[in-house]
Amino acid sequence: MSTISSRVAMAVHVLAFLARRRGEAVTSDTIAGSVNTNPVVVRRLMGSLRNAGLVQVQPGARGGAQLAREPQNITVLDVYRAVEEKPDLFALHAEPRGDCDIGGNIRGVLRGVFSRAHGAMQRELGAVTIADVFHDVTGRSCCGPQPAKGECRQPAGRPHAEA
Amino acid sequence: MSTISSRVAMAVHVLAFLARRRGEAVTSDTIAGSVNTNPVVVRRLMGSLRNAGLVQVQPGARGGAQLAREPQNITVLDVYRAVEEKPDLFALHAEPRGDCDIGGNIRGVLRGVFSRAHGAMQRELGAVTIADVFHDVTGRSCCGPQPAKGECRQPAGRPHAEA
DNA sequence: GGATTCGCAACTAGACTGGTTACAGTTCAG
DNA sequence: CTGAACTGTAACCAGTCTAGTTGCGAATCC
Repeated sequence: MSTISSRVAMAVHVLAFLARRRGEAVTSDTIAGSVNTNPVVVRRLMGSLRNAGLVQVQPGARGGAQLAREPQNITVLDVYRAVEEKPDLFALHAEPRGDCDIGGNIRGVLRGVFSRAHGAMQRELGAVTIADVFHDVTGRSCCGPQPAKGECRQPAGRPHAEA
Repeated sequence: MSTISSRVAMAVHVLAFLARRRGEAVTSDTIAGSVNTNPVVVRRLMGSLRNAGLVQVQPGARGGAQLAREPQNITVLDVYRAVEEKPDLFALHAEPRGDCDIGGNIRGVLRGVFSRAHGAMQRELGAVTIADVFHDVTGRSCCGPQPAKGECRQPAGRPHAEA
């Protein structure tokens, strides 16, 4: 049942959005509009991304956030680590009781198995960059022509392709 | 923060314990004693493992659970799928708003990325069997000499090696 | 028939998530 | 220098998940 929180998905969305508005300072209000959430939620995310060195944020009037690195130098693994900072993916159960030889070292063994699984997952996330995501989403290269400032809406008529 | 629940860890412990008591029907009370939890928690787990065809459970007096397959034919992936039946590891955020081209297909793209990561993790879990775990925990082969019935406590004096 | 055991429903406390309001601090424009 | 536009953060909330616990009916064996 338990899933990894949607913070990772939201954060990737945020960074892809910032990649699209390269060079501008984008407000949490604007971003929240695209991600369809509350500006405070975006600012909370932005705090984690800032701590991880993925974005720069400027407070005050005309402030906002922008990418701190090239989109091709930010992987989804970076994002995962920035916003989901737990060291272990799998929880272990309580310390086994008694002197049974199963309980004696089961947690050590499981730690190894789970760590390898977590590592394999992270390796896959590390192979995808924000530039990749941007390209797959828009069909455009990440460094292509910038849209006119503020222009985000499509010419209308193109229905969204949803998987 | 969110982790995969300790059900997977507990279930692997349970199956390793059953591997040790091959051929016997072990009660939820006995298992709970080793795993250090409540018998009802064990029975809940056992329900999932039974549905997945990993154990056989007999109700009534002198009942209990035993493995339904050879330990080398049960992988940790089987256990994961049995007790943690969510289809997706990563949660997606709410449907993006507006006609922004980022929001248009971000969820489809993320679904692909996350699905590959989840697949890599499962591949790793599928490479480890209960027999492997049993061997790594006890230092003995899974089909080695059975301990005397009920004997689980060590001669005492051997401190637990804890990773 | 009585003892043993599972299956399951119901309830609990604790944690986490995402949303919301509120407010202090920072920055810029005029 | 004042006001508007921002961020940062604390506080609170409802919803969900987790693991534990109690209680009881049903199955099974002696």
